[in-house]
Amino acid sequence: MEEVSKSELGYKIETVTDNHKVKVAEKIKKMFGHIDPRKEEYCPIRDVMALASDKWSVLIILYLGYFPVLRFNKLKKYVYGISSKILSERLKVLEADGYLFRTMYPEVPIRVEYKLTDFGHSYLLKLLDLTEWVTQYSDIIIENRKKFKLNK
Amino acid sequence: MEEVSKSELGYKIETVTDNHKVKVAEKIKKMFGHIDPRKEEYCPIRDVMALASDKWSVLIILYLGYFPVLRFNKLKKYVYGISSKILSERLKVLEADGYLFRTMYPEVPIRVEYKLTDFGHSYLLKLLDLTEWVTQYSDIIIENRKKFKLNK
DNA sequence: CGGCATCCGAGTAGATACTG
DNA sequence: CAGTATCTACTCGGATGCCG
Repeated sequence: MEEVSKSELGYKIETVTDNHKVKVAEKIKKMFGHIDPRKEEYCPIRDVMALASDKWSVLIILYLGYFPVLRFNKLKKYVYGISSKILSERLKVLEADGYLFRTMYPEVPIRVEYKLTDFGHSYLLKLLDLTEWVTQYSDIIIENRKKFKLNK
Repeated sequence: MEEVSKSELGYKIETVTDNHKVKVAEKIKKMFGHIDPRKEEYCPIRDVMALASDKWSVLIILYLGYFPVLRFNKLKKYVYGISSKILSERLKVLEADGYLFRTMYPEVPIRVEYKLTDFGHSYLLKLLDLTEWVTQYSDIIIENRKKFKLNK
């Protein structure tokens, strides 16, 4: 292992050993090493993950992990910038895939509540690890971008 | 905790306790609880993560975790369906953000190699957890989709 | 070989208006 | 309140061709 990445990018991150890398490669092989690139086979990463890891869906799931229950317009406020159209689209997809519940109360005016399923909570655990990593290192990434631009 | 999700969706997933959920909520609060939805503040999830978690980038990073070094056209073969244009775009962004190295050998014909930085390997660890989860439960998600369609 | 330039079509998303 | 409908703008990505 070429020591820490300090020499590489000017900061210190958690060390990833060669042994780690080998294990990671094995896991990846298990995941889709059997997929033949020449045939267009079914691939969960392409089919399933793209949906639940897009910009809006991530924010929706995170806010539903923050607040146990949210109504449509509350959610729209938190996920600022999203339109009604896109929000309802994403919610429908996330509901279909099993990440969240939609409960409608036929009052006047109507009330609709969204909350994560246990399946959604399970997904959130993994997603959160990733977003925490991203948040933790976002300053570094911004720095990297600047340096890269300068070298161009 | 309302027991397992068996009753909920017809299968068993790892249990997420109420205690878990509270801790998760706290983590999320730390991450972006301070962001005011009314102002359009800087948010790492929107700015940084969207880039590295898009469909193509995920596949690129995974394949570079599988094979320590890959040349442009090899990568293009593995990430089947991607065009040269998109691949070089993504590679440039991922290089700029610090996930990977690009090494050019000015031979004839030219040779260019891509490999993950240690920073990229660190990201891959988290990403892999997520993709493994998705792979593990993709059948369930496909099932959920079918059920959902039938109920419409 | 590893791209970039150009063109172009399709899908996506925003704005706005409207409804049960 | 929680959406849907419609229209438009725009981005994304695919195809092709060219070049160092």
